[in-house]
Amino acid sequence: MGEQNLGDDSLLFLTDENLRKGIEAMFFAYRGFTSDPDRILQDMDYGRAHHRAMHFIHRAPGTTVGNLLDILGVTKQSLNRVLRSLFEDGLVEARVGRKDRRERHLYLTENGAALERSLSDAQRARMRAAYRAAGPVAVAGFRTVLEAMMDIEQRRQYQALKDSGS
Amino acid sequence: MGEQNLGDDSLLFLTDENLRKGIEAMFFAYRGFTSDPDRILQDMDYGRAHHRAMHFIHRAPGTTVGNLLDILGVTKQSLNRVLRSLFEDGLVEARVGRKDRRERHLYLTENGAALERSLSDAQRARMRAAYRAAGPVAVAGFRTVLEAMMDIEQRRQYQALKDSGS
DNA sequence: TTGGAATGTCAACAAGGCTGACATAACCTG
DNA sequence: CAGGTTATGTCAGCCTTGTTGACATTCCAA
Repeated sequence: MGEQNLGDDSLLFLTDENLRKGIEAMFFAYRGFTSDPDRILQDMDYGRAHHRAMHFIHRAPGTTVGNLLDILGVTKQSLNRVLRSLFEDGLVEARVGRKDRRERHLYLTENGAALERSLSDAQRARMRAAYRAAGPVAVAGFRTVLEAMMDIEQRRQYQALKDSGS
Repeated sequence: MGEQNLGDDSLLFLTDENLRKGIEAMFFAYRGFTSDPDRILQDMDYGRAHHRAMHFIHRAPGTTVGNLLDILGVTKQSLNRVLRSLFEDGLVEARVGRKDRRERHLYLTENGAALERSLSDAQRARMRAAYRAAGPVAVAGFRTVLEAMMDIEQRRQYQALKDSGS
């Protein structure tokens, strides 16, 4: 498995040791990444799944249930449980599609937008601090490696969102 | 770290838009990151929690239960459920501490090491492909940003492991 | 008009978190 | 030595969030 069989050390960054560091960095960093919104949500009746749904509804207002299913990669039963509670609490609303009336287009209500904002503010604050500490070159590398780590399908979803910038 | 707050647009990488891209990249990449081991484990009676335990026991053979609790950040009840099944299936063994006989020192058995290796091979293969595609500069930035994203306590854990390289 | 697509819903289950309470053994300190 | 603390294990119960399978409704499109 050890990848360093060259004359020079140009592939030295591919050692198992370095790969392992990357794996552990992902593990610990993801914990930090989710911890702030988790902390905010733990008192309410919501969890990480609600956060994710609201995030992507915020990102792509009017998205359909099916589209959200693709992005989140869960079953419709799982998503539906989450959406139902968001409907009931008036954080998300569904409008019947005009063109195709089977589709439900999802939007955040004012309250939903407010909660989403508070979660996203917390998450962005951490990300901003990390970016600032690391600098622009590191940030570019960060995103490059993450993109390369995605499955093709996930990368497609990511790119589609990425290029629809606000 | 890279603190460039100059007069011009050197802080353009800190826009909300760029932070959002980083957040979404973390989400999609983490899915990819865990998917290969998850796929291997789904047929067995194990899950991601077993993988994590075996990973860190492999990394630090002889580690104690308490130490593992700190690293994984879960409750002892949760960890114990995982460890019990690993003991029963002969993948992990616990040896009573010589100095302090209350402590249990954890080791992978041969079978445990074999399973850990197959999981870690799969995960490393993805990481290696991503590293290779991104290049050494990007990889350095990747790790820098992830480290900056961790909580202090998590970063401490990470550093301690990092510097005990094989 | 009929098949398939988009959605919702019910029921049951599993993994893996959590809390609280209690037990045991071993260490340590006065 | 007694008593308090530490490290670990365990029982019971709960929650979130994922899963499958089955079935109903509505509606588009050929």
